[in-house]
Amino acid sequence: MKLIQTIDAECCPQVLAAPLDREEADRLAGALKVLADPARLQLLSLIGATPEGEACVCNLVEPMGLSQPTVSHHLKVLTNAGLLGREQRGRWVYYWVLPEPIELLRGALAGPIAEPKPRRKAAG
Amino acid sequence: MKLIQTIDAECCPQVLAAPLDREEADRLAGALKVLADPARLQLLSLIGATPEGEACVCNLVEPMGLSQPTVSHHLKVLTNAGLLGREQRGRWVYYWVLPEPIELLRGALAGPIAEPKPRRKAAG
DNA sequence: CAGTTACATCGATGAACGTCAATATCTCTT
DNA sequence: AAGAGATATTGACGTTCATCGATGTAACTG
Repeated sequence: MKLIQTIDAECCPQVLAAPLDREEADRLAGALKVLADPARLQLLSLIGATPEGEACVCNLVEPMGLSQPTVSHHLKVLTNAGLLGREQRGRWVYYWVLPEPIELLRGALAGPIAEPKPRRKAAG
Repeated sequence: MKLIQTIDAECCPQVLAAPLDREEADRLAGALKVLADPARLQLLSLIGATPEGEACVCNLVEPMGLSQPTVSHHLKVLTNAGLLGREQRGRWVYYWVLPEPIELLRGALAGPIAEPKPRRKAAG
């Protein structure tokens, strides 16, 4: 299965609200796969933690401990998914975190209402 | 990287709150990988959407359109991660959704406070 | 106890993907 | 225009993993 191109409302129905068909499940899984990689999570956290809210590739390669092409690859995946903004300034390229798609994914994991259904072995 | 065994508080620091080190990123990515699969998402939604809040394997194989061993494999991954409860009753094995670990993952994707940092090219 | 049903495990296979070295592209400098 | 620096792309390689058929295991039935 290929990584999804863009994380938008289309790919983020609530998992526990109603049965997903195979196509919906494919889209949501693709969106989650973008996040389900340690290098990409670390990139998001590094960029999000900068005082300026952005970082250029040259500031990311060393703390990541990965080769420059690999960092570039992950930045592209995150950007294609809509998780990062990108702007070239002179020789440098800056990336920053776009919070909206992450919020959409959070919404997909939200519980339906509360706990309307009986549940066995629920702790407590 | 291997699939994580249990989704607990240990593996779910907020991504955008502070820079993750490689170990934290590995754990969180492992937890997200459990969800980042269409078959597992569909299983969660199917089980969660039953009136009883639970389902036996025999009621899942056909709607999933996958072989029984494959369904069994995914149920094991979800159960090991703590996302499903499991109980054998006679010849049948029932599974139900445990909401807590999903909430932990949602928390990891939550924004730090709101938008304290300057952000370029923010739509609007 | 032999047969049947429900589920789990094993072993094999193919596809997806994370990684790197080499190279290309683009920008600024001199 | 030639060189240097920053980033992107390409191609190759190894690992992970989703999937299946075959088989194992456990519970009920006759």
